[in-house]
Amino acid sequence: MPEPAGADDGLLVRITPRGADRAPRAAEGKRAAIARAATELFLAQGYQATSTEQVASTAGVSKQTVYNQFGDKERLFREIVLGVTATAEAFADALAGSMDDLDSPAGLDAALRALARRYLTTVVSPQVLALRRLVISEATRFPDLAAAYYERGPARVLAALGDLFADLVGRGLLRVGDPTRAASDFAFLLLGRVLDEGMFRVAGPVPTPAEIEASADHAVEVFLGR
Amino acid sequence: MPEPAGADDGLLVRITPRGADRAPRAAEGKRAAIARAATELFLAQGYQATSTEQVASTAGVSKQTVYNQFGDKERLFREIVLGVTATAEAFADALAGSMDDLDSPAGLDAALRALARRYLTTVVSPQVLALRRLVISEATRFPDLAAAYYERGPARVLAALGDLFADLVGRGLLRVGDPTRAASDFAFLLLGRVLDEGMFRVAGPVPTPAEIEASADHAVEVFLGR
DNA sequence: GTCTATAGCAGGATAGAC
DNA sequence: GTCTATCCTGCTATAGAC
Repeated sequence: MPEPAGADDGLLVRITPRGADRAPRAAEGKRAAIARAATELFLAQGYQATSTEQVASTAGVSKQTVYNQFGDKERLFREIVLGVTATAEAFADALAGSMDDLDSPAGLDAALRALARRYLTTVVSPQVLALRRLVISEATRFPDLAAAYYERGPARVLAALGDLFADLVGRGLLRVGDPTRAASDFAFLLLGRVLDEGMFRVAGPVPTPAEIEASADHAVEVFLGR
Repeated sequence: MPEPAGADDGLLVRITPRGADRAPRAAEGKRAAIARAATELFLAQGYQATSTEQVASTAGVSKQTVYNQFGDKERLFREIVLGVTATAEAFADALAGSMDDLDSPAGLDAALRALARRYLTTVVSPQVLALRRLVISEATRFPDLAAAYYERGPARVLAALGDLFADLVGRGLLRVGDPTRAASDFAFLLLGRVLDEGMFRVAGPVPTPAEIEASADHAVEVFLGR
């Protein structure tokens, strides 16, 4: 049976491999459309303020299809939140290998500044801040989900940074006592203020590249001992 | 008319001045009881999960009395949140005057460590973390309230710390370029990690005094340049 | 001013036709 | 598997007796 004419909910249909035997195209497309709609709505409005009916109509399906695909609202929410943390994993991997080609202590300063800019730019994005707010909002109701998010997201990135610092220490490029603690110091010197403000100033202005550069340079300067 | 026997909701009645003509004692007592119950329930469960009926029964009054006293649920919530920030004001004032008797640079290190311990102890308390979580949870629904909380709470304390640092610089006890930025650096070096973890690990273990002391000492050490 | 009772409504979840 | 129609619970807010 062909798609009804006039429907423009087929954006993600191409993800489905051609000619797959199980999981017909239409089903995968609808599941993906529901996930996209739910992600958008949860991030913008929160868990409670988003109704399953709203998710269904935004995705262009009926409410019952949402329940068929995801069971109930809570499972839909969990799948959305943990799905988004996959991007944090990719970011942590990118950080970990970002100084492989550094071979002299002289280049450390510039390399750290570049890393700081990337790190800060990622964290201050409205999407990341909205996700943090969303998870914190439901931390009382779903404590295990909040803990899982923290492990896969912020803690994973911090650990990658700690590994990177330990590697730099081993290669004689950086001198710190405890690389793990140094990573934490560096991260919050860099991110603490914007993360704090970002939680309370909803839809506030995103820092300009110039502001990000200045903040990153300042954090590196303080971290390396003024 | 005397208080009914067996009622133990009169804890805050003494706040009412004796013999006040307007605002009879009973009314003030009930209003305070409602405020206490609402504070407790909002902090523990959040805004949406707390019903006005629950507030009424916890306070020992009827639902209608809650509406008579506070108008509606939203106004009750706003009054609770902004009321709690009064304690932040007191804390900021205490910080500001905490180094008035310091007169030699040699004592700076110890004085900063003491300040750091008090600051950290206050911020990691379950009440403060719960309040942060509560305000962030409703930041999308009540953006102006979240901004007001931030101004009266965290930002006010940061500003007081900046003033203190500026004063220390003026008296030749501390050398930093920009006292405001230095205050921010110091604060997030000290608080960043526990604040971040505290948002996601609900009902997690409160740091012991020994852990707080170690964190405070470390932050001061890094801040003063290792 | 306070209580009991209730209106009015929204949202999660399901039943049954196709 | 999907859609339409519906049930039922729980919540905010109000009306009316005292």
